[in-house]
Amino acid sequence: MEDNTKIFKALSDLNRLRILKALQTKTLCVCEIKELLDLANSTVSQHLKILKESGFIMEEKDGKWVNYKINSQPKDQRINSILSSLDFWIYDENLIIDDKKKIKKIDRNLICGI
Amino acid sequence: MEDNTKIFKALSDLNRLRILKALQTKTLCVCEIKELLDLANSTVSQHLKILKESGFIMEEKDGKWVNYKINSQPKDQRINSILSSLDFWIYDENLIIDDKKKIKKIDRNLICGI
DNA sequence: ATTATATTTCGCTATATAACGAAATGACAT
DNA sequence: ATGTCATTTCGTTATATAGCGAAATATAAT
Repeated sequence: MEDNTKIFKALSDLNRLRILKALQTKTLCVCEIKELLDLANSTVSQHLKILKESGFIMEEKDGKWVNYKINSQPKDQRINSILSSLDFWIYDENLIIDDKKKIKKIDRNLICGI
Repeated sequence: MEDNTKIFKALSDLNRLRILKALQTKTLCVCEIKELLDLANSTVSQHLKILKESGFIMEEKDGKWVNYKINSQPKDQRINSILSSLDFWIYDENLIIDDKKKIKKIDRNLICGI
């Protein structure tokens, strides 16, 4: 039996909610998310691990990049419910609205590895 | 704007999930819940405060007792969704199944104030 | 092979949370 | 008003979590 609290713990951190909402707009790599949230790479990587292991997101290797995206086939029906109406479960607070604007301007080739 | 993480934080602790599921069966006071979870009164009181302030439960004063019950009119639609299909959102893990058996035997007048 | 870049893992620190017991509060009964 | 019992608040401690930078790993390019 999976830990009953696991999926709620995954959603208990604002930065992870921001990541989920950002991934709703488009697939992102670690350093793009680092840029968006202004956190260390290692911190972003940890958050992504938690979201992945709880079933909210999936990764796709692409050469040296690792692309993260919303999990399209979650096994857990609760996650399916949340992901399919993410705007109901996670409000578009100001920070998240700003993130959406920022995402459009982020170009992986410009910001990563400078 | 309410804190986006608040309702998920409230659900991030197994003892609080046990309380919610127990209240599904019947209204309970602090010392009944204390007996069920085997925690200190003060700890139970803290958990109830968190569940109340996030909107999941409500209290009803009855003399020296304070009865806690599932919130029948939650303002937050997310809470409404969760409460109206609580068995979907919170699995009946062994501990919770045992709790349900225990609840039936708990008599406030026998266990409180000995 | 070596270098460069993206990511992850590791060790550490700071903050948040859960738990307790003791003291304070509220409500009824005497 | 005093005592009793249920509950809450407070102060403290232990554990969990978020954050960082440095080191390790993985892949691509030279």
